[in-house]
Order: sequence, then structure tokens, then C-alpha cells
Amino acid sequence: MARKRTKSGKIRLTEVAQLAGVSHITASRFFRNPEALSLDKRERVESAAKELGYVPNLAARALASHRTEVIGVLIPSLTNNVFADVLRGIYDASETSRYSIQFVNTRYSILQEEKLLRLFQAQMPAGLIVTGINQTPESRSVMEAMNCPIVQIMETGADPVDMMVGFSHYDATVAAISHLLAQGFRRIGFLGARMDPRVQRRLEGYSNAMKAAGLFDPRLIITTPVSTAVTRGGTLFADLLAQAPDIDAVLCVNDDLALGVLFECQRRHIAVPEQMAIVGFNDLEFMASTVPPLTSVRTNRYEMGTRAVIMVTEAIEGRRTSAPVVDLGFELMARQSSVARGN
Amino acid sequence: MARKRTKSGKIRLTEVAQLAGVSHITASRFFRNPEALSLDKRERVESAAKELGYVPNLAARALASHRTEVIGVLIPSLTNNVFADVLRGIYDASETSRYSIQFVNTRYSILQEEKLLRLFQAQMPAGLIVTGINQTPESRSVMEAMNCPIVQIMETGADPVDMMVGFSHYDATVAAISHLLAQGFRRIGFLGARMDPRVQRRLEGYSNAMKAAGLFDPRLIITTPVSTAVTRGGTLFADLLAQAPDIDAVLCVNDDLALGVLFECQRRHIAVPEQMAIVGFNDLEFMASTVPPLTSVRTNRYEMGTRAVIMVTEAIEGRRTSAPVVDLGFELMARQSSVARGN
DNA sequence: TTGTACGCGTTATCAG
DNA sequence: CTGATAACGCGTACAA
Repeated sequence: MARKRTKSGKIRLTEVAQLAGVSHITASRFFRNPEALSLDKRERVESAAKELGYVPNLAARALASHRTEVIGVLIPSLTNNVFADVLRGIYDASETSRYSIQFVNTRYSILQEEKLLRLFQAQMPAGLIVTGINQTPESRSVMEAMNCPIVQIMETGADPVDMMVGFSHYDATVAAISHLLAQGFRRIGFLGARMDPRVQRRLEGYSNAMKAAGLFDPRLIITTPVSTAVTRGGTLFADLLAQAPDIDAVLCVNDDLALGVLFECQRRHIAVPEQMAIVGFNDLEFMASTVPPLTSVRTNRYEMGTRAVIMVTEAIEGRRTSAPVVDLGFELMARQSSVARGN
Repeated sequence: MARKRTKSGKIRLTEVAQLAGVSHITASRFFRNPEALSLDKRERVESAAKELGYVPNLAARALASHRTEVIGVLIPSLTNNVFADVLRGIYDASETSRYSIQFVNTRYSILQEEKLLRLFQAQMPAGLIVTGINQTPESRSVMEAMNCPIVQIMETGADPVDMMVGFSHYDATVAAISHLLAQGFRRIGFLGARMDPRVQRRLEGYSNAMKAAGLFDPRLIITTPVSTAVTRGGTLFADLLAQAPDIDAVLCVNDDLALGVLFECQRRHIAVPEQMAIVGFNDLEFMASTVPPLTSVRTNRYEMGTRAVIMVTEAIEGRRTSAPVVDLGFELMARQSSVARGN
């Protein structure tokens, strides 16, 4: 009974090898390193595999080789457009590589992150991409124990677990405030939702920049831990106006909030930017098409994803070309919503 | 040398068992079915595992058991907010289950889908969630060969591979047109981008509804295969106006386009809804906060994701409670952007 | 309730 | 360039 089938009806390497008239190990080599085979056998194995519809068993492969071709990705949110862009970059970049992506959602919880990290540990991923730099000590030790390349994304900072690609949220926010100050605005409000670590750093940037200008006033700040949304931008802005009716500008920690503020201004017949300047953060696609166009800080989210994948994959293959910490920077996209008063 | 380590330095089940003073199979049972152990051994294994920091090897588990606890998910896009919501539902629902999600991006290509389906085949997923009903014949046979529960999402239709959860894009669009007609609009334009199968069905719904009303005119239709965006809404609307200057309403295949149309109207000082009614599709969060609020067709994207997960997981465990095809319906959210002329 | 024997499909190692 | 042999770590089936 040559070529007996496995219980599940699946074709194994052995069956392919038998049909090709080679040993199973030769067939195995064909899939990992075809060049190592003589042309003759290479063709025989190839056609045998095709004829039988052979599908390699990834579990067996992982068990025997102690590795997988999976890059684990931990990201805190799916709702947030920012992460959607990063993920898109990650998935796009992964397509030109041999690795596949295993993405999990930490829901902004570092405990959930820790749990998922352990789950990844059980899977022996080839590499890891994690969001931010605020992991628990336990998470850090799990990561260090995993001995695979790891890239932290979204931020830059000291003491990377391994590699990093991001930008300084602090600096980006300072740049936005400097812009508003340069345009002559003085009572600049701050609107923040979903106060994750990166948003916190933006708040710090805002606070310090305002203090440096001698303009800091806690009443100019409105934040909420709840998630962000366009509608929320309107309600938070209403709160801010109630608290500080004399504001002449508002910096929003993201573009959804900024859009909500714009609509709220339209509703209240507050002229933008004549009576109220608006600045967002991230520069989502729609910011350039609003009326008036909204100023924002462009962040390189998509590229962050692609770079992260490139960095891990290169590291997996033993050649680390870039510096361990890559700063992708940002760019202030000054638009009409923040032009100087009287212009 | 009791308790010898594996080469990779990882702790195995055997080590845990030795420390607990039981056989490895008892330790194995502890992880799969703790109730089957005596209390005594259960505790011994538990503490041994904790002490050693045991991490189960998923590959070995999958190889030995011929199954995994992974649900594969194929979705065409990450950029599209619609899918972000579906994915969120999927991930949220998966958290209360034992299964983890393996998501891949088909990029609106049924060939890519076919390839990814084969890749999943190699992984023996416990279940599958695929988008839409327009798979290639090859994809269908791969799916049928995988003998795991499969849910097609986003649409309803005849001939499910296994199960389905979605709604009728055709009916939803007909409802939107009926609404506009009821409000007295007659020259209703259609704006479509990224003409995927579901958008095509919306176009059919539009065309038939307009024909039924004796109002169909090909010049009222503008479509483009390129991807959707707020900015694109503005440019497509400009094209539509050039082609049919007398339109009094416009139906957009999604909310991003509708938002772009609204901004273009603001730019051109076209009063909404007095001179131009606008209706979107999906009812994203921001539709209620624009000025004026935009009418849209609410679709149950998040629930689609959660239901899909529930349906696969129940099927995996052998109890199929719901009908094989679930229609989640839709709801017309009539807002100010489409109120009758003169109201 | 617990344990024994064996197999899962592949790759690593080393010899030829 | 090719092949034999021995893992890889765990679960299944059955026996005790």
C-alpha cells in the first residue's frame, strides 16, 4: 500500500516524495531551498506537489524547525484611524516579504498587552512589533526572553527593548503651539480624549510650550479618558468655551476632534480662523478638504508601519541596516484654519 | 539528570509533569480539561507550571491534535472605516472565546483572496470568516475542502458556502432612493468609488429604483474604480455637477464621499438641503455631527463582526443555533441633509 | 482518575 | 547533491 493517506485526508510530504521518486527529505528541501536540488529532481518534486495539491503543514514545520514566519503585531486600537494607517503599512510591507502578520488588539490596556505577549511567546514568532514604550516590567521581560527582533512603534524614546521607529509627540505638539503663537494667537486651548501615553506627551508639550510663552492657564485644558470621536470634538469644545470663553485658538490631539470643533463652530457661527483657530493632529486625509482647510501635524503613520516591518525582517535575517532608533519626524501642515488674525 | 531542558531552553510539559510528580499526559490534561484531574494533582501541576514559567507550544499542540484555535478572517481593506468596524466586532467577540483571530487583507483582489485561503489551509484554522460572496471557483473549492465552519459576511445572498451574515445592499439603496423620492427630489445623482461587488449592487439598486420611478438618466451617475476618500467626494461631485447641473440630490455610496460633497457644497455656497440633498451610506459616527447633519443608511457593521464570530465558534463546537443566513438589515437615518424642499 | 504507547508532518544533523 | 535517522512537544486512544 504505497502512498497511504493520513487520517485527515491531507497530502503529506512523503506522498509527494513517493510520487516524485525521491526521499521525503529531498522533497522537503525543495520547498525550503530549491536551488540545492538537481534540476531533474526539482522538476519532479514540483510537478508531484502540484498534482497532489500538496499543502505544507505549518504546525509540523514550526515544531521541527523551532521557528515560524509570523510577525506578531500588538496595537491598542482598531477604531483609531491612526492605527489603521500603521496597520496598512505593516500589511503592505509584509506582502513583499515571506512573513505573515499576526495582529492583536490590546485595547489600550498594558495588562492585556502582557497577556497577548505571552500568547505570542507560545507561537514562537519570527519578530514582534509593539506599540509604544510603556510596557509593564513583566511585558519587558517576556519580550527579552523571546529572543526575536522587536520593534517598538509610534514613539521614540530612550531604552528601546530592541529597535524603535516613531517620532516625538512632545516636539510635534510644541511645533504646533509655536505655529499658533507665531500667528498671533494667545489664548490657545487644548482638547484631549483617550489620554493614552502618547496623548499625555502631547499635553506635556502643550503645557511646556505655553508656560515658556507665559501663557499657560489650566482652564485652557479639557481632557477626557473616553474615546475620541468627531461628535466628542464638539462637546469637548463646548465645555472648553464654557470654561474659557475668551480662547482664540484650539489645539486638538487628533483630527477627529478638530473636525468636531469645526462643525461646532459652524453651528455657533464662530468664524474660523477669524474668531477661532483650529489645529488638529495626524493630518488625516480629510483635513485638506474641509471648509476652511484645517491645519494639522502630519505624522508618517503608513511609513511607520512599513519601516517597522523592514526593520524586523532585516533583523530576522541577521542584517540590521538602520539605526536601532528611527525618528520619522513630523511636518506642520499650516492651512487656513490657523492663519494670523486679520490676514 | 532529571528535568533536562530542551535545546531552546524552553520548558516542556514533561518538565512540568516531573516537578509535579505526575505523568506528562496528566499535565497535558490540566491545560485542556482541568476538571478531569483530582484536586490534588490539579494544584500540583498548576504550581509547577507557574514555577517553571511553562509556555505551551502551540505548534506541537496543533500537530498532535490536528486543529488550532485560530479563526481566519479575510477582509478586503483596512483603510475603509466599514471594515475597521467589522474587525473591531470580530476582535471584541473573539476575546470572550478561546479562539484567536488571524486576519489577512485581500486588498479587494479575489486572486489574492484565493492565495490567502490556501495559506490558511496550511494552518488548519478552526473556522473562517470571509468577506462577500464573490469568491473564485477555486476559492470555493478550497473552502469546501477545509472542512471547518465558514461565515461569509457583509452581504446576504443565495448559495452560502456554509453560513452568512450581512444585509442587502440592493434593498438598502432602494430604501435611500425611496426616501429621497418621498421627499420630493427628482434629479438624484449617484456617486460611487471603489466599485467593489457590494457597491455594484448599490448601483443596481439605485438604477432600478430610478427606472421604476421613470427618472433614470445615465448622466446622473458618476463612478470611479479608484479608492474612496473625502476629497474624492468633492471632485466626483464636481464632475457630476458638470455633467448634470440640474441635480437636486446626490446619493453617495459611502459617508466619506458624502462628507466631501458637503464640503464642496459649502465651498460653492450651495445650500444643503435647499439646493442639494445629500445622502451617505453606512452612517459613520460623524454623520450626525456635520452641519447640517447628513442622512445615511445605518448598517450594523460591528454586530456583523460579533455575529460572525459567534456563528463560527458555535459551529466549531457543534451547536448551530442560528439560521445559516442571517440578515442584519439596515436603517435609514433621515437627517436634515435630505428634508423635503421647502420644509 | 491516571498512565502507556504511539503518531502527528516536518526539519536538523550528519553521513554518504 | 541526496538520504537515513532522530528529534520537535504534545495529544489520542486505549488500557489500567
